[in-house]
Amino acid sequence: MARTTISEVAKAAGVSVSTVSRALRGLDKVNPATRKRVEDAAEKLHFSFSKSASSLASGKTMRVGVLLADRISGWFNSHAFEGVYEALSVHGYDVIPYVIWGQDTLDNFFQTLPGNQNVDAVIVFSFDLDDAKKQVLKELTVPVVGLNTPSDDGYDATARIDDRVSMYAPVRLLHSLGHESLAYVEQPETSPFLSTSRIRSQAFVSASRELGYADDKIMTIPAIVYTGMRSQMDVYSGIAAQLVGSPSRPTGVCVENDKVAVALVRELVRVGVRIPEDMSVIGFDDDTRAPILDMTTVHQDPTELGRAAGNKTLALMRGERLDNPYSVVPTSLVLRDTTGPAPTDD
Amino acid sequence: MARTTISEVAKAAGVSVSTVSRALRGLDKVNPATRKRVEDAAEKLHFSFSKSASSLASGKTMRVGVLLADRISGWFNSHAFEGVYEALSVHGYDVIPYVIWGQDTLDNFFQTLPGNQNVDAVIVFSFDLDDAKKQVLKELTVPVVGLNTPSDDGYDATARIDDRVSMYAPVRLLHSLGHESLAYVEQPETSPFLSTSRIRSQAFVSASRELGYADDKIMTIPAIVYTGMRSQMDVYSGIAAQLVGSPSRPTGVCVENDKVAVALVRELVRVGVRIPEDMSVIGFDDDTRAPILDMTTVHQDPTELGRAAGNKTLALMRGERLDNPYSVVPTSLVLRDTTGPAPTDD
DNA sequence: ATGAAAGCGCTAACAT
DNA sequence: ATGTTAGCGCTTTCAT
Repeated sequence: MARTTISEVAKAAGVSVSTVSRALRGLDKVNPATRKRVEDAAEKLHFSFSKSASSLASGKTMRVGVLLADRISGWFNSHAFEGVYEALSVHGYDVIPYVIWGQDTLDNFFQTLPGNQNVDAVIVFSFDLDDAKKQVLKELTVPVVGLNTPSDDGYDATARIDDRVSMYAPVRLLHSLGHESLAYVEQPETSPFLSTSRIRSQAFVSASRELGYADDKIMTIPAIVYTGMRSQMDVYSGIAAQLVGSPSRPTGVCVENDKVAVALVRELVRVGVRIPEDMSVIGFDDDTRAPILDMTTVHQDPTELGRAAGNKTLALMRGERLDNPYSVVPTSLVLRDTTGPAPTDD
Repeated sequence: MARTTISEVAKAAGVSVSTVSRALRGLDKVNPATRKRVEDAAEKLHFSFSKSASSLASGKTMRVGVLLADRISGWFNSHAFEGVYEALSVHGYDVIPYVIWGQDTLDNFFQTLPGNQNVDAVIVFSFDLDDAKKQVLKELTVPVVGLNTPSDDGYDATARIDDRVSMYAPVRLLHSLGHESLAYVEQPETSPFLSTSRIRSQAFVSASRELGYADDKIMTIPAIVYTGMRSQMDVYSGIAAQLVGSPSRPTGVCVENDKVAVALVRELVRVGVRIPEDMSVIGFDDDTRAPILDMTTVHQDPTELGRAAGNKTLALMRGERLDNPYSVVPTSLVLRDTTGPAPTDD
């Protein structure tokens, strides 16, 4: 199918190129008969618009970029991306992922995308951006919307869950179940740009304090970067060891996300810890893994978040003013079988 | 950051636009001193190329489209997409997903993408395309590569697993474990374009026959489209009922993929079937769910498949001739805890 | 090594 | 309702 241009269609239909343009884009002020002739000619010649040419001439690219702080195959990202796609693709937009692996890809992104209308908008997923980058985003002439960004600052709109509030529910549950010593486990290896890690662990600590836990009853296992040396399993057995061996003997554990929680529960069970009799574990996400282990977790819906972000983006690209640009999607605690009353001392 | 154009940079650097173009693209025949001046000017003005303008002038879009028969959030698709992205993004290509939901999106895709160089290549995931569509693909002037397509026909290159061969391993295992009656479960609700469903179930049947099973010892539970009325759980309890209630009393079950296998195992356990004492179950994929249930399954690596497809695409776009355009990535049977010897009759 | 000029295939006034 | 015209911001011969 050799590239057919609009002028060939015009010739075939016996009209001018502008008429072809109008007819094919469904604009008004085109005689129905003419339109029909044009459409037939286009069909016969297998014509389709060159997006580049349209973009160049119109100034709209019909593309939106999605900035990811982490792999697109992860549960959250793939679903959120899908939500964005659902909202935008039906309106003819291409949705292009840009995965940021490290400082170089970040710099590269900020260098090549911004200036010249290369996208009509950018959506930023769960990013922890420093002020310099935020400044760059602010200076972009296209809408910038955030999805689960740590704050609304610097974004024309955001859709997010409240990580802080969301972490209170599981801590409150553990407290009401009588657990006297708590622990929080961060995802072992994580992207430097991911914002959730930091926020959730901070929220865990403040929630615990507010509920009256002394600092020596609040343990945190941070996201040490295990430098590839150790296998996945070693990582989790290390965490399990810290949990079991800690002088504070935590019996209630919150985990940054279900992926890590599931691996941890399996490891704990392997070394003889009974869940929930000896230890209660609560995840975060309610991803596909959580129900398999009947794990208590905090439910969130990334697809919905993606749709929300996509729709806001759409409105912004149309020049509309949003009456509620910064929206928060609620999460909910899902009670399942990895939580129970604190073990009684013998 | 207002759009800066190449001519503004030219002016600022005191050179012509063509020199700017050469300098910034790292072409040869540019005086180092001149290049430096141009780069400085570009930097100061926050210049970046307009992709649309570059595309239009050069004829290369630096974009490749990925055709998906199903949601991008699924385990296979998200990982395969990631593999493609890894291979192509480092070379400056944008990777754009196109999800095909139904006949209309399919038609729309084939209508808007093809003709005018809107992408430099297209990669097709697990698609069952009719001859007409294949013909359209063939007529595309850009490379078309398949990833887990049912055949190599119509593609300039493909990377895939051999679904047929892959299905033989689990059937052989069940046979060697003494199971005398087998069953195969297709994914309940599936896309009409997904090719794997059909192929795997056919392979299951022929593998079983070759191993000597009579047709009344080979049961297949097809992908009936449960029309939204029933809940997910009802679907699986229906399947479990068919399995348990069948006159052929199958004790060895192969399932189209782990997602379905996991749900099925849980349902079977719920109704009192012991796995693997009463029934052996084998999945397909070895996705994130399989290890959680210690499920025996057929392992495949979609990310690797994606990388392979991406690299072939890259070579093709460069005009290179592949010496091995159609490659098959092996799968492997992973033995875990959902399989065991056939139950002895009492 | 650098510049001039001719498009790439469209859209968007502006005419008519 | 339709045609004319002037770009959009680049790349690419072709000169020099």
